[in-house]
Order: sequence, then structure tokens, then C-alpha cells
Amino acid sequence: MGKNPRRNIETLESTEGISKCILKNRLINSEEAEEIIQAIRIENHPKGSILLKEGEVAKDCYLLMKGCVRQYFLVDGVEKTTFFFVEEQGFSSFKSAAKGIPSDHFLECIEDCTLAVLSVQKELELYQKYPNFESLSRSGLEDQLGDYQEMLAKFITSKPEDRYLDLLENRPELINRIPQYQLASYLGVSPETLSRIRKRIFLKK
Amino acid sequence: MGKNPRRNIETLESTEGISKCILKNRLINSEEAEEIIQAIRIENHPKGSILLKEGEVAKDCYLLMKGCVRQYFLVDGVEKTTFFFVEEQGFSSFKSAAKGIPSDHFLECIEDCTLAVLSVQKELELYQKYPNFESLSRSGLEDQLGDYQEMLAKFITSKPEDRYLDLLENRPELINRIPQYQLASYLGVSPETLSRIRKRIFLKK
DNA sequence: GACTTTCATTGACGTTTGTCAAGAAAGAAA
DNA sequence: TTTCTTTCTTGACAAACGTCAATGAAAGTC
Repeated sequence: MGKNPRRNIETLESTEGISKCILKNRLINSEEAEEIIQAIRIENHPKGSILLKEGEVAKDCYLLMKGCVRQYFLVDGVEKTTFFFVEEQGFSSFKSAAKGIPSDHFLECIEDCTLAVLSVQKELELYQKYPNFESLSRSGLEDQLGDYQEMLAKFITSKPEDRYLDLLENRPELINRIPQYQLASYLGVSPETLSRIRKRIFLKK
Repeated sequence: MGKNPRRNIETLESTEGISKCILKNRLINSEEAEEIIQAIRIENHPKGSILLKEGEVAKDCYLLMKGCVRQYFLVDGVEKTTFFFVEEQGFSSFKSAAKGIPSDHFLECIEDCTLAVLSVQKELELYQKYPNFESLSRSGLEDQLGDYQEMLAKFITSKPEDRYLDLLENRPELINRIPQYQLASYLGVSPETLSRIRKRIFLKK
């Protein structure tokens, strides 16, 4: 737990990946993409390392290229998982990064991760220089906001068992990748309850 | 229910309000603000009117100047409230508006409302013309995303009673403005349970 | 004022969940 | 393999929640 990240020596393949990802969007031409890629650093973090601690100010935003990152809160000494980021997802601790305030949560790599990292400062510079890049970002933010609206709505309107079934249907890969006690926390129930929910579902079939 | 919106004849005061709101941000100069305000229409909607129905494609984004708007889903014939927007909040059904897909929820004015309305199409034009306006929007989206991250996290990590206490502390105005059965739905419990939670809290004091 | 409608409260009862504790299963390390 | 650690499962019991039904209170309508 909490080992230091090792810088990747062979970043070529990764850089190619992110280049493709950025160029997919037609707003960005190859010249602009070039400078954006220059600003991005590729980092490899082993399983168990912490990207951001509670109390720290977030300085970077991430694009996850390989692995899985968990967002969690520490409430009365208990870890409460609130999100899992997986491949091709971009994320940042917006509240902390945008306002420069300490983060209220942790970001942990729960698998060996390869991340494209862009500093918030550099990001703002690129926005100034390339309005198209800001358009790309705004559009992405709108998508993410739509996702969050949907997730919050689902969480409010459904029961734990429904949420697990929803997970089975919409993000089945998570169920095999992630320890059950973390999934339970993410569903808002205790590990024991998730175990019983799984049993109930199994018996119904 | 569902009456047509009446156009406000006296929009002067409202327009002044939104002008101030936009100019507060230093990125926008008065010339830019002028054109943005031109594109905005002020609408008055009486209590009970529906801004957006399930199945419709959202074409507008809103800035709420007076009143309260409720977002809800219809699940098995039951209304499930997922959000309340109040004064000075900007909002849109992002998923529907950004992707042009039918909305999965309703937006209802639960009080007489005054709204600044901007069409998504016009919004995109203004972004093209004024990168600063897009910056303003991106920044606002980041704030909102931060809020949603926080709300989702709170919902996952807390119990209904905690959520009600949280509401009492952070949004006390909602409790007096909003019917209890809608609040209950928003907290993810039945009206009966909210009634009992209130009783429990009252007895503890 | 009398009536209707809507909303909030309360009781009863079955279901679900949290917690504590014990044991089984699966992985990791020696 | 054996040992150790972590994770998952199961049981028991109390607390919380959902549902159904009845009662009260408040607001709107005629």
C-alpha cells in the first residue's frame, strides 16, 4: 500500500494511444494534438498506490489508459467507496482542482495503472491557447455531468438489490475485477448484505 | 397542471438581474454580455407547469431566477424525485440536450418560476463566437460536476436520517418550501419513513 | 359554512439491513 | 505443502424500512 509510482520507461505505446484518443475528435488537428501530448506525462502506478490523499489539493487531471482507480472517503475510520474509474475514462477531483481546496476523498489504484496525466495549470494554459481544446473539454464535461445526473437518479430511485442487478447488466466487468467488500460499499450496503443479495439472486434463478 | 408558459411583459428587472449575473464574471465584457442577453429569453411558468417531459428532447438550458424546479422520474407509475433546483442555479438535461436523445425524466415547476432560457443551438453559436463564454461555461460545468460528485458520495455513504439532517443544515430553505412526500422521495425513502425520521429527531432533542 | 382533495401522521406487520461473531474459502507468502 | 492473511459466507438478533390501512390536519372549491 502507498508505494511510490514508478515512471514508465517505455511510454511510446501509451503516447500513441492517447494521441489516437485525442485525434478521434475532429476539433483537434494534429498540430494542436502535438502540443497537448507534449504537456501530458505518462505515469505507471502499481496496485495499491494512492494518487490523491484526503487533505491534499488536486493538481492533476487523469485519463486512465490501463487499470482501475477507486475513489473513496474515510468516514469514522471506515472506507466508503463512491466510484470506480476504468479504461478510457477521464477524471479529476473537480472540487479540489478547480477551487484549490483540500480534497475530501482518496484516489487509489486498485490495479496496476497506466495514466495520462495533465496538470491543471497546464490544462488552463492549453485552453487559452486552443479554444478547440476547451470545446472538447466542455463537451466531455457535459457528458460526464449527464452520467452523474443519471447515476444519482438511479441511486435515489433504486434498492441495493436493483443496483447490483444494474451493475451486473451495465458494468459486468467490475464484478470480476473488484473485491466484493468494495463493491458493497459502492452499492451503499455492508459486505454481509451484498453476500446475501447475491445469494437471493442466485436462488431466484 | 401543464399550462402554457406566459411570456413576461416586464422583463426589464429580470434582464438586469441576468446581466449582473453574467458581468460578475470578469471574462465577459459588456459587449459580449449584450449579445448573450439578446439570445436569452425570459419565461414565466406558473406552479405546476412542465418544462420537459419524459420522451422529449431537451432543447434549452435554464438559469432559474425565481422559484423552484423539480426533476423526477416515473418508475412503475410512481414519481421519484431526484433533484430540486432553486434560485441562481443553472441547469439542463445534459444527456438529452448534448446527445439529442429523449429525456428519461421530467422537469416541473413546483412554484411560480422565472427562468432565463437559452437554446442549446444558440448556446453553441455563442461558444464559437466568444471563447470566453465557453470558458465561463466550462468552469461552471466543473463546479457542477464537483457538486454532483459530492452529492453522489454523500448519498452512498450516509443513511436516510443523516441525509435529512444534512438537508436541515445545508439547505434548510428546501424543507419549508417543498411538500414532504417529495422530500421523502428525494431522500430515497417513503413518506411514512420521513415522517418517522422527523419524529425520531424531534424526540432526541 | 360544508364539502372535497391532498398531504401528514400513526399503528401493525413482514422484509431488509446493520452489527457482532464465527467459520469457510481463497490468495499470498514462506 | 504449510502457514498466514485477507476476503467471503452464514447465523442470530436488533434496528430501520416498506407497505397497507386508518385517522387527522390543512388547503382549496363550491
